[in-house]
Amino acid sequence: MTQKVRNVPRLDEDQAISLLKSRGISPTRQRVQVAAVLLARPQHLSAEQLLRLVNEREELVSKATVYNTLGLFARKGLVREVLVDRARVFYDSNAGEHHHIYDLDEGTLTDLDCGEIAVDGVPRLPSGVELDGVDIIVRIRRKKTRS
Amino acid sequence: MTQKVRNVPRLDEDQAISLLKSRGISPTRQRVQVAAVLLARPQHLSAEQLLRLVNEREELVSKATVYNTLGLFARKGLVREVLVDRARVFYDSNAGEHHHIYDLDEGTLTDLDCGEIAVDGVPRLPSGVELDGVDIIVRIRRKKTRS
DNA sequence: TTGGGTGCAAACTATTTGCATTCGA
DNA sequence: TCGAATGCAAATAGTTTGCACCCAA
Repeated sequence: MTQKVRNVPRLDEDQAISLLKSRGISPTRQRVQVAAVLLARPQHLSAEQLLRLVNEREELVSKATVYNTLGLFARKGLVREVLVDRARVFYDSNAGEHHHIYDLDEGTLTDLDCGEIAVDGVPRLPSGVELDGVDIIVRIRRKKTRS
Repeated sequence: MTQKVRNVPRLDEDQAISLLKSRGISPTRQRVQVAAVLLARPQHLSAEQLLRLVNEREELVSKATVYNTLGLFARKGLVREVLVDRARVFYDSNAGEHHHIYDLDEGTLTDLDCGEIAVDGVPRLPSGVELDGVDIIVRIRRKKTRS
């Protein structure tokens, strides 16, 4: 048995395809590849990380297509964009209601499920406007002896 | 009386200088200009907007210095960075505890004071780590008849 | 005087776009 | 078949950096 390089977990194609269809996204080859990696488990990936993972073994999807595809997925509600760092957008494979802890030193995101945190009073909105969503970001950093 | 072009409100220099000093920031000419505009009232400005406002009448501060200065102000806790839009960082002249409403269509930020919204349970943090802050962003958009 | 601060322009980098080609239905 | 999707490379734009000059203490 040859030494195995551990691969990224991927959904099998059929699962990925049905997830795409469930959101009305036509399942092209590249979209299926992107979805198979990103949606394989709850995770937060930047476009670039995802690009690398998808193309780990062979060049399957181009950079531009990864960006375009992620934008599409987010618009369709399949994934969620998380803006925590000016340097890059994270794509969260969990599009459901939940919030985040962002580790400033590590640059990593962790989920915070709704049981752990809750918003108290969502304000009355101006008319003609509707709620798109509420994001809560808890920022943490390494303890410092002295600031 | 000549037709007046309305100017941006600015703090007078002495006020700006003492605000800078209160945070241990040495009040150089450019920093005073930037502070005088940004801190004149509660507001949310991007670096570019601020650059334009500061240099409205005459070229007082360069672009690079505006960016560097805003970064410094944020590190010193004089202003707050607000990440809501991948396109740009907003600088909030109110560094105190409060949250935001972001209008996706307009691209505008509105304050939400702590009375109007509250976080319920801030989670226990891993040891060796401390809270940097909690951001809540309420995203709103124009009501659509059909998505 | 002298080290921090500044200005400028060039560098960087994530993301977007235009367009010819290819693909899926 | 034929419009939609893709790839590529070039364009964009916000932000950062390197470095020589300047100024306040």
